[in-house]
Amino acid sequence: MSSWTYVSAIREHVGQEVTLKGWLANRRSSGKLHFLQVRDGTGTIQCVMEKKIVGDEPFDAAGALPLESSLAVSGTVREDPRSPIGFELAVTAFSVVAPAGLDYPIQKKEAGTDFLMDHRHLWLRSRRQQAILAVRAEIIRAIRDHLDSQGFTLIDAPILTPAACEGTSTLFETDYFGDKAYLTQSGQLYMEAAAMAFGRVYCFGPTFRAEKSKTRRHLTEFWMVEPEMAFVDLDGDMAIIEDLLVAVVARVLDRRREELKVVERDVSKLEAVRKPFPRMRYDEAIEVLKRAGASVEWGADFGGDEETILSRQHDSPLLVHRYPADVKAFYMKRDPQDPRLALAVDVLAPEGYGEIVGGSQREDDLAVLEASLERHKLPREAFEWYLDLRRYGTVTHSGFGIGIERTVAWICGLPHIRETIPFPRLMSRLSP
RNA sequence: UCCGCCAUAGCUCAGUCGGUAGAGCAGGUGGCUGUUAACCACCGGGUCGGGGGUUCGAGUCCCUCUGGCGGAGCCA
Repeated sequence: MSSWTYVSAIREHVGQEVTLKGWLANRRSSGKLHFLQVRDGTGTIQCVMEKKIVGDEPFDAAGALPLESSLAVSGTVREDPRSPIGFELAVTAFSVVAPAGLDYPIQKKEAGTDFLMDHRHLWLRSRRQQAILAVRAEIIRAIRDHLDSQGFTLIDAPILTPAACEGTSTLFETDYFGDKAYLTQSGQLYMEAAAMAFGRVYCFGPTFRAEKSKTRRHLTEFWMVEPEMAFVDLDGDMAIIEDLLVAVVARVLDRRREELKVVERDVSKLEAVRKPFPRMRYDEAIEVLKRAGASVEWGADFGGDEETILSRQHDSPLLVHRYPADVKAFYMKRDPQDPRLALAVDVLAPEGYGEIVGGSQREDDLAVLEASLERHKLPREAFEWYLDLRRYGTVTHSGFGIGIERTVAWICGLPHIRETIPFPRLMSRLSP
């Protein structure tokens, strides 16, 4: 058998005899011709099989082979203007690795999302799902490359935690040798400790929320990158967020154009993303919303509708900062200019995608933080280690969390977050 | 937890005024030498989500349960 190659490398083998290994994605037949669409993970190529070349028996076997069977196919690579990828394979021989059953559940015609999600393990084979997950992988790689190049150290945060990090969301509880443990909802507090050791750090891992959210923006298990920087204030935090998002968008545009095309993303919307991002104080955002006719009052957090109104007004992500402290977490530092406000920032992605990043400058004063814990009715004992960070050389510091799935949804232009993760966990879905 | 919508063939759906359960795709058989979700002919395929009610008669109307979807709240 000739040498094994991948569809992605096919252009380097024009005129040569090669072997491809993959799955039968589709077949069209025309009498003594078979058009076999063979998918190998790097692409799909049409393999043209002529009866008079391969012989009756192999030809009939290929004609009867169920879709999604695994196979190896050998032939000569030739250019053909009719091919979507510019090349096809003139088959000389083929062999079945393992035939698929005749009842492959996913059809060529469209199906409902719930049905497809029940067969997520097979749905991943589709071109569109592969494109989305390839963009996801590229986004993650871009985030890590960018942070690594900016002097950040990757520090892994624990997933099992003894208590609520923020004391707000509902947590998944699990038994821990007779004690209660919870699945993490944020690695941030641990990153603050690490920032006092390494200066600039980030964690990347899964996050869990037991909220009974049934919306297009929520998962019960999602992935978050959480950078934390010592000696950085809110303005510095916003500049780092901005640079990160610019780097991510540029990377995807540079390396994943094909995939964006598959998901039919209007890339001009992504090309319009550039520094400086618009910045808006919470106070201004309230005014903008009121002028737009929204019924919001100062002091409330924004809902999905408000985020949509604000984000649609800009081409680049919008940084909304200095929220009322009462709607924000206990660890956020008060604005010295206006103690009603927290030095917090939310980043709203354009086109109505809404919040993809949340960040803040952290409270670095021991006494103020102690009072905040009390006001939020949090158990002080569980936070003693966290208070130590303010006892031993406290410094101005800031950080943020970026939601991977929401970022993927925005960059791919998807209406729902559930296709941005290989195996989504929703309130109503724990399998496959 | 609350509000709204949906549930009919393996899949996507239609089903009028309450009157014998339909189509396309998928599957099977045959045909076709350039197909692009190929096409053509023929064939098999139903607990109309469960339960109850109204009616001579319910896929259709009413009640209820279950499941799903979308949104609110909460958040990335």
